[in-house]
Amino acid sequence: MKSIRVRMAPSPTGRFHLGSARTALYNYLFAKKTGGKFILRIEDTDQKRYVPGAEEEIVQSLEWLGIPPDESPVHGGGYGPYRQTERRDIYSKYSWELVEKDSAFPCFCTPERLDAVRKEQLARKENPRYDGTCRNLNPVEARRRVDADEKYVIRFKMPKEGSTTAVDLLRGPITIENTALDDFVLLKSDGLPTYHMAAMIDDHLMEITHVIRGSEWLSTFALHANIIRAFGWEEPTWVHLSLFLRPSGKGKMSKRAVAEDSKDGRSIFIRDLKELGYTPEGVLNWVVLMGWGVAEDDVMTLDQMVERFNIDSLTPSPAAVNFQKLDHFNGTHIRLLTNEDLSARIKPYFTKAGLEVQNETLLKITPLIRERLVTLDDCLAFASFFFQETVKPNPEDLIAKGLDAKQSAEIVRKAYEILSRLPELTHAVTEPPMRAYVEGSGFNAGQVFGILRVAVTGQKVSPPLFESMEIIGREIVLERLKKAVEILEKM
RNA sequence: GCCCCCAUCGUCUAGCGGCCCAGGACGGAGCCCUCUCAAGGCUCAAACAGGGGUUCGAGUCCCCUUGGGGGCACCA
Repeated sequence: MKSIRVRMAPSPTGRFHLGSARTALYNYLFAKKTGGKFILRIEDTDQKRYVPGAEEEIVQSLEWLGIPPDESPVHGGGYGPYRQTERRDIYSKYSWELVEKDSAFPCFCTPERLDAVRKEQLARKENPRYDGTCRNLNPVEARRRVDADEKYVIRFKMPKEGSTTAVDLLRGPITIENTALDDFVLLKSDGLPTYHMAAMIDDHLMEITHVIRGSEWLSTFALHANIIRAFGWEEPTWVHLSLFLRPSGKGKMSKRAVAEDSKDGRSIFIRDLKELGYTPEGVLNWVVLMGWGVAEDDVMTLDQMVERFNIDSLTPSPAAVNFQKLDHFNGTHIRLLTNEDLSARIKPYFTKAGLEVQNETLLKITPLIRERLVTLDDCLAFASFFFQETVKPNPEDLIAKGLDAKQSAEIVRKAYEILSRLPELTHAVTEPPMRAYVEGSGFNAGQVFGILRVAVTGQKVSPPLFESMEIIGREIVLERLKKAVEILEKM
């Protein structure tokens, strides 16, 4: 049996987004599942739309997600080059081969004329298509004009009759009338191929067995099958993935649509997601389930995905992206990380915020905040106070609900008294006397601990009080309590 | 306009003719736990688009309607 080879073939004309990530993931999963190879090929044949840096973003995103290709422009491989502009001679050769076979023809029509024709057709409410001017040119004459350096493209000679049927793995046979297809351009006047041509040639040369791509290609699918058949090559298995819809479900996902439908902190770009504090595990788990379903146990690691993945159980219907679900998976995977791993991942956020963190302290804090994090950068909101010299509690927050400043001051003073008698403030020694105090004070735990929380951490929401005090240390805790009393006394 | 694809809770989905008065997950509601916020546990509400067939039997097969999406470039 032939070994499986799949590919992801993005063009470096835009950023690497969720759709790209999922296509890459499914390709990756299928390759790993079957012991095949996952190839990354850069389709940079459109020089006008070329975006510098786009290729780096693609490679880095795959790397970050943990689904790197086996072969690519940077990883190498035996089927290179993997950048189409570095393969330009190949395409010209094959295009002319098709001309020889009478399946393609050189066309000398100018873009201006074609444009005019299209407008006329549209005005007459006809379907815009190539009018066939050069289709039946005498081959000898055509060759002469090419040799005379006249500008030309090569077009596919689509059969005028009959229909083309090609099979999509998820949808079954799809038949399109040939009259509905056009004489598509295969080779552009700049000598570079269009996607239609380049992808088919490269897939053949790189021995791609399964083409797993977005369903925006479904409409030109028959053209692609025609090209392959004209060459007499073996067709790959076609798998057209479902499309991603904007969160509202009304229309295709795009940067703008997502911005309109969701709150801030959302992005469809993988690199942004990384910056926003999402984990590769969370993103992968989220993305893998849009277009594929498991009966239960939907929290999965990459290895489990590989194990359970089944290419023909993919869904053909479009899927609206749901960022709340991303948050859920991200939080879930954060909770699955070891303390060491999570510590290492959140450390950069503190550093970036200008806080100096000691690994040892961070390792003690991590278990306190892990189940509170949705994104990694949430660590700042929950744990910055551990690393700050002083905290600045909002005076209002130092007064517990139902109490006044005087009562609150009394509580902090009492706490200071109790805690200052203890040699060290470990959780085990601080909680019992504080609980005892609450018992006899007439105040409730929520009020007392609430005030102390604000006094010690400077914020109303924080990790558990006693554990936090232990990490902050006796000296600073007492100092902060004293400060709180001063604030309350001035109110 | 033409061509193509799709159709189960608000969303992602399980279901491949009887196991389904439809299961899971997110989100929502409620309760429990609780020093805040989370996490966790339990419970609830929530769907087979409509109409025709086929069949002893249809969410599952076929057709139509409707709805949604995509494509119609010397872009991918």
